[in-house]
Amino acid sequence: MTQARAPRADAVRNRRKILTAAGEQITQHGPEVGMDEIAAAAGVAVGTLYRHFPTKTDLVAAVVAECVARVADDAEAVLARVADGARAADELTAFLGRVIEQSVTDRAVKAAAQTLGAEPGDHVDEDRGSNAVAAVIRAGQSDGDIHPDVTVSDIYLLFSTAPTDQPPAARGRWLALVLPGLTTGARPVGNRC
Amino acid sequence: MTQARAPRADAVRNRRKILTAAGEQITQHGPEVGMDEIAAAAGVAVGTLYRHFPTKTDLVAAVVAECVARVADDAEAVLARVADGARAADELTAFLGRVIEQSVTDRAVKAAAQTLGAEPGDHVDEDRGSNAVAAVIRAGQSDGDIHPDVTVSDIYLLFSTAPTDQPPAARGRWLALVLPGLTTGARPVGNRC
Amino acid sequence: MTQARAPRADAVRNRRKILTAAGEQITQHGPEVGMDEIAAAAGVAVGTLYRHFPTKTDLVAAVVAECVARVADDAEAVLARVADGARAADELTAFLGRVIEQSVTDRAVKAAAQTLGAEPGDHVDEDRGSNAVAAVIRAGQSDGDIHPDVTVSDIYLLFSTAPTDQPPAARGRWLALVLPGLTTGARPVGNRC
Amino acid sequence: MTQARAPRADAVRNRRKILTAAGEQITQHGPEVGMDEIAAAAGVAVGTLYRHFPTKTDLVAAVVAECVARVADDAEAVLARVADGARAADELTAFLGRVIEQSVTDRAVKAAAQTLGAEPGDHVDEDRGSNAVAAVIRAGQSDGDIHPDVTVSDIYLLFSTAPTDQPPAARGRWLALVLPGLTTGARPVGNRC
DNA sequence: AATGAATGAGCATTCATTCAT
DNA sequence: CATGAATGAATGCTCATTCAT
Repeated sequence: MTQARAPRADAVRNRRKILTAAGEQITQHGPEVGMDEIAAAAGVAVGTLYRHFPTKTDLVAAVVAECVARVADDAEAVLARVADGARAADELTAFLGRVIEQSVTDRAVKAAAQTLGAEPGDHVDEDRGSNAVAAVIRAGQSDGDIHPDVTVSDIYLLFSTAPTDQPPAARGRWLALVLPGLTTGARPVGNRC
Repeated sequence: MTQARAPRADAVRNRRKILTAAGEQITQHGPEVGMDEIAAAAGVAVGTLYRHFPTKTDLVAAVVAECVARVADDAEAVLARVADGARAADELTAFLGRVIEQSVTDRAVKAAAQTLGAEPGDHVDEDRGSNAVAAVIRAGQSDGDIHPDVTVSDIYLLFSTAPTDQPPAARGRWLALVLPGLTTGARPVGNRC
Repeated sequence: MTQARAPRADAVRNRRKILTAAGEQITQHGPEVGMDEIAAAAGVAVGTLYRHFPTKTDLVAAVVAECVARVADDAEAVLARVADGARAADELTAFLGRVIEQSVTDRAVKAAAQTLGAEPGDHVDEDRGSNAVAAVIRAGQSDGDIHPDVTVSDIYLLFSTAPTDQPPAARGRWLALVLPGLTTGARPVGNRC
Repeated sequence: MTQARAPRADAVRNRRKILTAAGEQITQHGPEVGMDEIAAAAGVAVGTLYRHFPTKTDLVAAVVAECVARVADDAEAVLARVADGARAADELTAFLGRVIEQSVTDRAVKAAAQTLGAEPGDHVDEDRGSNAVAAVIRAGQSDGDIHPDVTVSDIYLLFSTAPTDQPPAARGRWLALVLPGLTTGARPVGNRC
């Protein structure tokens, strides 16, 4: 298990440029941007792009994977704060809100993932996130703030249905509508809209 | 001289075949199905398809309009039952569930509508549905079963975010998670998943 | 050889409407107007149009034939005036100018004829025109005003190359440039442009 | 760092093949030849054709530009000979004849240019030609062989109306008819036809 | 390993023409 | 006879992907 044949310093740099550019392009113009456009935005030729990602689907999957990693980081930070004494239910709520806001930017990415049936390449980051969220949920349930039957799947389910393409007011209202299903706290009153 | 002078019985039949086929094709293969494919599925030539719908966007708009009309019919039926003494909150819940199930079929249609920026031609059916749902909500609020701040927009917001592409179990769970945001009743326990 | 089965009064009317409409449409929008458009302009259905002219080429040919007939009428009027004592060279010059101006309107028609390789159906009118022009030329040659080697073909050749799509100034200048090739008179000086 | 960094020897070759093929196809079948047909004639795929000329209009414009360049070259050669002592009026006449003959090949190209509203990209070649012709005209006028009011526009006007679609005999006759409008020399007698 | 030219199936749309009503 | 719905080949153009340089 030596490393995979190291010194492609520029190849690594290219991969980064491509992923960044792909994220931006897809976010801005939707998943139907051409590969040529992404390549141009990354400052490489299409050929190079295809060397790194043999298929458009693969590229999109990689972009999606990055999202997942970012969310996992957030989830682990949440868990750390909860371990430090923060209230789990509050943190989870805030987390939910944050992820939704992030998805707004990445809406097209989500669409892309669906459209192309992109599968996240490796599940490492997904698992990191899941484990952290699970721990937070357990903490909230111990506090009596989160319904005992709530699971990580529920959180994912809500993520995947967040109204990312709606105006901020609608997103806020949606969170208010959905929260009572998770927490035992008093129902917040009609967040605008 | 009242009729629109139309002995084109077969033209009407074709229009129906096209709308049906378009709904099916879009549902099954997403909004990027070719017009040729839709035409083939409808058993007509492309030209015929274009005679009835001058643009792909128009076709999709028509398909969407049908969905809306169906939902509006359902909403009015609900209202009728409520007027007949049925419990508004229960009816609303069932209605929500039914629409979600229906959307499963029409998920791609919804996507298509968004993708192509299709505008529903006339808003008559949309308004029919809205009015009926509003009346049902008011009834539920009088009963004390529906939260006083719930509006028709909330219902639409939930429709538009329903997990139509998830397995049935997930859809059921989603409904369970979302209901407490609408109704005052006891929270139902974890519908599987 | 009785007549061809007479009483289609409305059929005759339709034929006229179609020819007129076709002329207008082709003139205004060029020869690539659709048959549907022509039919609509004529106030009939395409089917009717096709009953009268089995092919688009045929329609165009008929429109062209009408042009030819108009020119032939003009030529015969010219001949009549010459027989009445008018100066043949002057009349011919004016005739040339008139036909060119007329072609301006019918430019698209000319293009259509070329594009579709339309053949004038019967040559009756063509011959009428030719005979009249020939007689006028002979008269002018007797006067010594028209070069002895000028023929009807020359006139046709010039017709067919008139700059119908140029501004009036250019058309005038063209006539001035071309006239010395026909007449023996003093060369007119640079008609603008 | 002077060159445009271009080792695409084959791309250049393809561009040439495409231009040649396009010229031929348009000449033979008119401007409505399909892009596919042109591509096939050039021995490349449509995509390649579109890489070189993003639009049919662009292709046609390029083909037309080549014509213009060829004529400009001819005009400059004429001017050179005149400067060397050749008789300007004779050279101009011969030039006119040559261009007409060349236009025979490019007749459809001209039509195509009109049809598609193709604009010659840069006017460099057009100006080269104009300047050379203007100088030749001036020389002929000094000799007293060309009418003093003749301008470059006149030459262009005649070019644009040359009977390129007529048989050779007609083209010769046309030249004979038109020449007296330009030159002061004795009128040539009826060149056949 | 990077480049970018080439490929070609695919797409939405048009239109002359046919034929059932 | 007229109508207009149906046909389907054709068109200009796009874009994921391959491959010679």
